[in-house]
Amino acid sequence: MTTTEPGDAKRPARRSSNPTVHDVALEAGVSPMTVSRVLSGGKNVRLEVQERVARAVETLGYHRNENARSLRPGHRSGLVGVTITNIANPYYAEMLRGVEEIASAHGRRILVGNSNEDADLEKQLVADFIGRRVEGLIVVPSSAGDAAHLQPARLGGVPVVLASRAVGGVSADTVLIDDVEGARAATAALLAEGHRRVAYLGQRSVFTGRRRLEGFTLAHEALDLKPDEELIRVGQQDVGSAERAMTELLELADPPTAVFSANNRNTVGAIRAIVARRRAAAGTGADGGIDDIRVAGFDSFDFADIAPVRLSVVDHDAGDLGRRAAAMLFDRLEDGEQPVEPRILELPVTLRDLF
Amino acid sequence: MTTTEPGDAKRPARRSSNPTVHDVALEAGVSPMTVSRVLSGGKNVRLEVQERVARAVETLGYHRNENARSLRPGHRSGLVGVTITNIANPYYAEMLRGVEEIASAHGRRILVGNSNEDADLEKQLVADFIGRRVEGLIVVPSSAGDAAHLQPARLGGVPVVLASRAVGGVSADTVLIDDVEGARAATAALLAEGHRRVAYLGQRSVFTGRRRLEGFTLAHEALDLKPDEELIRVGQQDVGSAERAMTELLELADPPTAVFSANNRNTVGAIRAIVARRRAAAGTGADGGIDDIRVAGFDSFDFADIAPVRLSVVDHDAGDLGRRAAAMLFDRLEDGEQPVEPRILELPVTLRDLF
DNA sequence: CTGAAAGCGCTTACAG
DNA sequence: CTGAAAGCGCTTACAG
Repeated sequence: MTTTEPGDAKRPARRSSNPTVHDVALEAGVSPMTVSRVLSGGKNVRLEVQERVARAVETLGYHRNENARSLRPGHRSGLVGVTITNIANPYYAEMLRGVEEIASAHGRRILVGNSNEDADLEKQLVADFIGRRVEGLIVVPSSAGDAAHLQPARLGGVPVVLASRAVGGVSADTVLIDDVEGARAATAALLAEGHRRVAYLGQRSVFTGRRRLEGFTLAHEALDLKPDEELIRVGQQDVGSAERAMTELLELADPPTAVFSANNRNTVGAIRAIVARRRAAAGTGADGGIDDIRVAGFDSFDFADIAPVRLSVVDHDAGDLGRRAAAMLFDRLEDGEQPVEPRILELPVTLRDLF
Repeated sequence: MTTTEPGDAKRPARRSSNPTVHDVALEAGVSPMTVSRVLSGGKNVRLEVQERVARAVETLGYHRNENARSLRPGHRSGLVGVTITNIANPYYAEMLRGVEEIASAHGRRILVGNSNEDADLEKQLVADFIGRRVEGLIVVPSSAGDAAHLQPARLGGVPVVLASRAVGGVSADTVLIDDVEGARAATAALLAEGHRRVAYLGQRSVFTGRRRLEGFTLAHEALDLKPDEELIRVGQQDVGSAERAMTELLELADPPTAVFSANNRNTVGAIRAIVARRRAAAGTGADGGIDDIRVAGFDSFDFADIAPVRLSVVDHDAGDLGRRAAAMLFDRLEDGEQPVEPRILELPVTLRDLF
């Protein structure tokens, strides 16, 4: 008996990298085949041998290499790729959790990429994910730039579900929220209260922005009204620019008496502007009706219910959006023969008065 | 010339699965070796051949299989595993974006798992990630349960960085925020204003909760004061329970005149309770000093600056936490010979008055 | 500049 | 119940 360690005939000293089936086999005194069998449930292996292998796995800290495993024909990667325009957005974070929940329940893991609203980056992420053999993709598509990379034909058979936004020209499974109806209902509520100068704070270039502006317009048209173009402000990306836009509106000769904001950044910005104006007016005695100004906004947020204005929000469930998108994907993955036509799902929204 | 397709001697009709180097080689009329060379930059390949291969890649929609690639010795997976107690928490979402940013910059992708504050689930995620040969792990450790699975020895050489929380008994690289100092400074500010009955809303069982309570206590001790045990409320997990705890405090015979809340859920809950109380008192004329109540809380949130109370927040940069944790990890990955001792980084916090 | 051989870690038939 | 052979898709020496 020498001081050499077991297995050093074939392998150079102690390998610092991960142990393999071969190492486990050596340790347990069986063939790699038997180790593999034990790892896959132990069918047709003597109990005593199973235990020996289990002990070797434990001793060596062995973890089966999933990448090698998924290489074999018939095996899948167990991976789903998720691309989001901004993971830090609390709404998408909630959505991501919904996706993760369903993916986990189906035994899959998620690869996550932040596309930063950049179509080129999104394209790279998708290509990389396909290279890693994801079984499917869930994409919150960037609104800027070309979207040819999302064309099902370019994806080499990997199913994709678009979440939150559709993409012109790309026909793929899509989960949306009912932007048009939410915006319509919120605006209609303001009009029903008698407001006739209702401002719009939001987007026009983004998919959801267009749809929400459409709802805003529809509510007016239903009453044979036409929104004043002067009161429509688009392009605010963050709370700061939304606050400036709202301040400008409040300084108009004929200011709005109510505002519909198309997302929560715009809502928060609008409220900040109103509060600032109110504070400025507090000394002078002239408040110009600022105390009565009415706000309705798409999306909810922390604290919405104690906001210092009369506020309604169009609420919708981001987690549900994620769960539905993931469910749609697994539906495709598990149906052998899939219906060819892409499905579009519109999730309902709720208008809530928070006063 | 028959109607058979190219390559159908070896392969059964048209393979519906992904094309391989072999398929590309066939299409381009070269060997798989040459395809591989072109894919890796084209060194030592005639320009004309490079173009032929590029065209074949395009035609076939070929994506190099990264899983197969990473199998070769010397190759790495390009993957980092990230486990978070709750991905939907906006703070961790921001952190995740920081991690993704740095990982991307280093050419890595992230596998993300939600541990749901469950040590067993966390353990499974970590094991699965190691099976997928992640090069490293970033973990926001669950506070409940056993943490043996995070012990570096059990990780088979995969470096781990703990983020936001340390774990007793686990010595690994860790990035924290300066909880003690943040809580101390916030509490000290309240005491300096003359408040002598300062409540604490937070945790005691969670790592950060313990540290923040410690800061709260230190601030008192610095002035030879002792916090009143009756004013210390722990265990509120969400806004609702925090609101109830604060309501109870306000109903005490000798209520607090100020409150330090150890996280943003508790801060929001406290403010809700104060607003509710104020509304209830509005009719009666007796407000019991509710209008002067002072709040200082750990973490910021949307709208904090227009909250209807005198509020200070202990602000800290979640994105930075993520970036630092990732940077620490890549530091380990790139240093051939690593210092053995784990490093602990405490990120600074800022106390901001929002009134 | 190009290719045939070998092997990364695993598992599916196929033999015993 | 157990194992030797072959191959998943790729790339690193090694030959030409």
